[in-house]
Amino acid sequence: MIKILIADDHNVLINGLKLILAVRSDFKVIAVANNGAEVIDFIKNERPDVILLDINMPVLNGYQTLGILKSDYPDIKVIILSMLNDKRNVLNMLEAGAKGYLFKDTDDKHLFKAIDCVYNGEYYVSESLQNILEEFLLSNKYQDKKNKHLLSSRELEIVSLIIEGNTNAEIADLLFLSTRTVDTHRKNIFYKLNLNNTASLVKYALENKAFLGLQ
Amino acid sequence: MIKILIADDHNVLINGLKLILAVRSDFKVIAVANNGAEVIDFIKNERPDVILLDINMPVLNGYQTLGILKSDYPDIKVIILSMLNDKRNVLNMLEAGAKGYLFKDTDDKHLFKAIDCVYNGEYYVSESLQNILEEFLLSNKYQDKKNKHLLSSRELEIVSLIIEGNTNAEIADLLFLSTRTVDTHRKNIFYKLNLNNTASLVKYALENKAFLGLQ
DNA sequence: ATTTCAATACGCTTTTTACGGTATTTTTTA
DNA sequence: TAAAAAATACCGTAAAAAGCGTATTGAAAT
Repeated sequence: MIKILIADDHNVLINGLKLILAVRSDFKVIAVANNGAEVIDFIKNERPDVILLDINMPVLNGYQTLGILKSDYPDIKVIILSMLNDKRNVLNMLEAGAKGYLFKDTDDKHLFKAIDCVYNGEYYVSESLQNILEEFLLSNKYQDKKNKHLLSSRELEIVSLIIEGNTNAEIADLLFLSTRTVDTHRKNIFYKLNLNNTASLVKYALENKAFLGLQ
Repeated sequence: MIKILIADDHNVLINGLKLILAVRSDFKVIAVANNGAEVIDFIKNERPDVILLDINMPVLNGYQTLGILKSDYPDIKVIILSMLNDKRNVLNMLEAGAKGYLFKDTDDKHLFKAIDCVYNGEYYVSESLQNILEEFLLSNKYQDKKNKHLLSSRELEIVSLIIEGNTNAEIADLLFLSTRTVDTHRKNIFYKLNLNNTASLVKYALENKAFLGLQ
């Protein structure tokens, strides 16, 4: 009996998943959660074998939740259920300790296979993501999964204000800083993320919210 | 018997929805589609009463599909199943002719209710969106649903290049234009969308891809 | 046939961003 | 406790974007 926890803020998806998983008599959905905090709460009492984890959730998102799970409950296998097949996102989650990554084109058969695989200690990702998994397994990140945060909290604060359309002067006002300071932060953010203008920063940030720890 | 078509590129969600809807014996899912083009194809042969439509789909997205449905098959009721509770998005879809808008926090009960409502000619939106529906019903858009495109195709082309991180000079190179022309387009885009800098444009564009006709 | 709109392009000014630094203080971590 | 990282701030210059315009051409709509 494989004990499963589903974490997603989309209730229709949760209910659907429960019905799909019910087909397999050796699967048992022992709980559902609408955000990461509920996941962490639940596993204090009872341990699932596999967690199906959405990335974009309120309160505590999938990336943050995965971080906690990996440090406190390293034996629980996590499969990411994501809307994004963005390469960077897949790598981020694998590096953070996910054992599976399913894209939205997954059908029931592959979902079952993914759960079976990760339960047996193997990795499993959607077919369209196989090359990314291989790249990950060959990389050094596979060995030393040092999930240090790329951006500092101050930098994240500034990124979110940039996203909201604020100029450096406005950000400086809001945070009681000099515009030079905000400028320096912006430079450092670009350097760390290997970007070179505001447009690409906003796009990157919106597509990697969970990973960056935004919102 | 209410005939239902489900259009979503997320197979897990589709399969889940089918199982959920199977509870109601007066519902019949007569088809599923992974994109808008499949929807249009299917209804040439057979007419559903209600379509559950996702916004972000490849090939032909929900907004585009809704446009075609409204002009060619105005009697088919469309319920948007969306991940976004962004106010602007909800209004856009209502203005485009959607009769329902369900956010991801919807449970089975509300899904059933939505289908019953729109089948009987009423509007139905998730509870958290009630005020937006009211605003829509009071607005003039409710009367004259003139869905003229906000941005021209040239402007859309430029928006997508801006999103990709290109400067005006780079865009000018790519499109064989003067930077002055690109600059003018940029200004007109800002004017039309009521925005004032690149960061807010990128955010707006990424959050309104379907509506703008991007990607 | 005339008005409207889209696409093109230019002029000028100001603001903002980008990129190259340096440097001090505080906090964190090894 | 020493070293590293984060947060702060400044200096200067160049590039880019933003905010005012105007104007021509061609296509589309009325």
